[in-house]
Amino acid sequence: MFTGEYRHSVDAKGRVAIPARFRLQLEEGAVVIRWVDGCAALFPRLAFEALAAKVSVLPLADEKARAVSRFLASSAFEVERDSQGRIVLPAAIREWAGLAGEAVVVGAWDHVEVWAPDRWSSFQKGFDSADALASQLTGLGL
Amino acid sequence: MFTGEYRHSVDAKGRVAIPARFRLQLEEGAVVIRWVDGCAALFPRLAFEALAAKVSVLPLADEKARAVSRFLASSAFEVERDSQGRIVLPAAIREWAGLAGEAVVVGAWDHVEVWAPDRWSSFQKGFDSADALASQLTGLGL
DNA sequence: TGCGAAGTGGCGATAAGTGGTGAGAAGTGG
DNA sequence: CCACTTCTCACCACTTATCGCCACTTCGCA
Repeated sequence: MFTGEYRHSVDAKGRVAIPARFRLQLEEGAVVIRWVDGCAALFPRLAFEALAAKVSVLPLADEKARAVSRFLASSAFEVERDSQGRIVLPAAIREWAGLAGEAVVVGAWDHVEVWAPDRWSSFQKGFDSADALASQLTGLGL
Repeated sequence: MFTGEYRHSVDAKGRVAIPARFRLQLEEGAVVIRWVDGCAALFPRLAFEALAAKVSVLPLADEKARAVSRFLASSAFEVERDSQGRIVLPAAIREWAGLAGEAVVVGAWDHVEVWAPDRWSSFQKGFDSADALASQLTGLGL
């Protein structure tokens, strides 16, 4: 399970350090993919294959399904860690997520998300007042 | 499984480099074919034969089926890689997909798609707003 | 305050991608 | 049927990007 928030640099080659606490869970291989809300997601191999199994069987004749399937397939890149524990984010992913210079790496239960700092802080603004979290919780069965 | 997005040049002879990550899966031979939404598709031999098996048995009496069957058969060209890992896209395919100068090569799970850059970027426009991807996904039970 | 682990930056080796040229096969016209 | 032309394919050389490694810095902990 991935949790927590870390700030890391993104160098000119698109390399980002994976927090040490996450590495063990990504040992079997990992896949980065363009993800919702303009971030990048990093899935452990098995979790990604489960996602792919669902998406890759969508009917070819359905235009919307075809588009989603194509978008996700084109988004996914298998990545490997170098000896320093970093991965290289492909250019297409960096562009999608607006990543350059710095990145916020956050745990998201079954996967890891990588955010541009400005996008991450604007997401957090929705929770910055004292009672914001409480009001967001309503209606979620918690 | 084919995933990811790569930009490659198309030279005057119609040659396109196949991304190194795709080559192993195309070792048994490959077939290019005119494909949906104005792109070209590259299938590994086995996947193509599975497709051909489905299409070739469509009923001759059904006009629509006959048209699809004829179109696909006339679209398919067996291709081989040169020693640099490139394939030659037949002129008919290049014309269909509007390919010249540059091409975007994308993975699409069981096959590879080759797109003209302008068509590819207009396809991607459907996903560039913050919640576009999320809303597309929800309709698919994800 | 010293040690070790984690993170950052840079460099060199190697693979991937691009463009061009020449030999051979296929097609065309006399 | 032969000669010529054209196109295709295979090979070669060069450039560019990627990957793996090494060294330095910073942070946390004892």
